[in-house]
Amino acid sequence: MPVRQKNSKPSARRRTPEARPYHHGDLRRVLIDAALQLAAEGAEVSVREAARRAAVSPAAPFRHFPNRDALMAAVAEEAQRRFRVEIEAALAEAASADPLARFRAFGVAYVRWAMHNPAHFEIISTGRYFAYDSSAELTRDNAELVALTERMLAEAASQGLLRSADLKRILIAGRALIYGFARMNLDGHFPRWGVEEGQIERMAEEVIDLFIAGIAKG
Amino acid sequence: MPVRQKNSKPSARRRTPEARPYHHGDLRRVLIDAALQLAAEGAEVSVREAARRAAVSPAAPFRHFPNRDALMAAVAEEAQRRFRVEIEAALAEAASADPLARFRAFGVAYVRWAMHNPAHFEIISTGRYFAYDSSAELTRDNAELVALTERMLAEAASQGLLRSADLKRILIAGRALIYGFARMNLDGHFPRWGVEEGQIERMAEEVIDLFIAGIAKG
DNA sequence: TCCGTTATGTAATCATCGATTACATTTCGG
DNA sequence: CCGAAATGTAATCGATGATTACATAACGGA
Repeated sequence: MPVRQKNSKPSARRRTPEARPYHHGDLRRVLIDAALQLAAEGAEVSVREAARRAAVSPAAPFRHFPNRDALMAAVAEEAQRRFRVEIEAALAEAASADPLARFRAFGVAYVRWAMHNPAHFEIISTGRYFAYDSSAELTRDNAELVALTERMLAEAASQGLLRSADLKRILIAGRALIYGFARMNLDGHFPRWGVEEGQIERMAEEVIDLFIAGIAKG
Repeated sequence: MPVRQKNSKPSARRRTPEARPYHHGDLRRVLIDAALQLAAEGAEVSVREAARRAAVSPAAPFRHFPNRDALMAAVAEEAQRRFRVEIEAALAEAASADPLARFRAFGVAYVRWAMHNPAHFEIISTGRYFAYDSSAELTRDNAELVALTERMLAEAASQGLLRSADLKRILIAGRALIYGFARMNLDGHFPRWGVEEGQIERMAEEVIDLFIAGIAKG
């Protein structure tokens, strides 16, 4: 139980560093971070536990989120943002490569992040919190990633690298392959390949290469 | 609230049809069915609601399942059994076709069942209840489906239908593709293609055909 | 047939959780 | 300086998973 500091005057204008003010600095942000951390620890995210970690009453979070789903949507938004940042960083390194090599780099980075942030990836990918605020950054960031792969494949097509011209089908298959590979690993459908040792990433590379070989000309 | 029939003697040896006996016929079975139905209705499965539907006290289920996860594992087992039955029925119809055509039929049946039984597929696929009883029929049925696809691909290879000899990689990619396609649909990552109209199945066929074309020789 | 053991169901109770309501405190703009 | 708005708290509700003590029925041997 947190010790309430009552020794300083409650109405002190300048709060001394050790006195906790009645109002939290940015509770909303702290709650999201706490929830992200909870998920990362493998615990299931409860509003109360997030409040506990923020040293705040169980009802306080509801001043910032109408309900638990709204908090989870905010968590998903932040996770999706981080996901996108990492993917784009990986693609920036491969910026000069040909479109199919970039697609490969995309897929590997995708799987890599998912395996290193399984709970966050789960929150993003189940789509349970997509619906809550359809105009959110969450949707935008996700759409941007999809558009990214779409552009790579379109570029590959325009350079005559692809056998088939049916981009829509190729895009869907590619997304399904990468998504499925990541989720099957997280859902325990594959042997527990080492994450740290990079075995999963190597396997991801091989699978993506197989796919690319299947759609590439020649 | 269910009306307790107290008019018949409590100790009647032959229970009249309208008198409910103290002991349920096969509560375990009824609870599993109730849970399956709850999931199918889109509701979240709670032990209490299952008990309610079985017209039994909230504590009764715990005589048959040590905890909620054990009930869910039993539900998963039944769902997996039904899944396997349907897949094998679909494959029986295509028994005379060549291996790659059978693989295609497998994938389409897979997606079809997943789209028609989204909640049951979710329970099976998340793997949250796989761990509970690792020796269960659940694991066996799932392994059998994997072995099925493995055999089809091996046969295709032995008939010289495949470009690459790396069966392991092809198997993983194929599974990831089909699993990913099904899950992405259920998770809302694709437009809501009509289920009844067969649009998803048609799309599944196209995607699987793309994959087959990628691994097939010539 | 009787009786005791075991299987199965009930009642009562607990802790946890999401959520709401009334109230308290702080902040901030006019 | 003051009142409204923002933000936090206390108390409480209903639902849920789970446990414990107890009640009842089923079953099998003497």
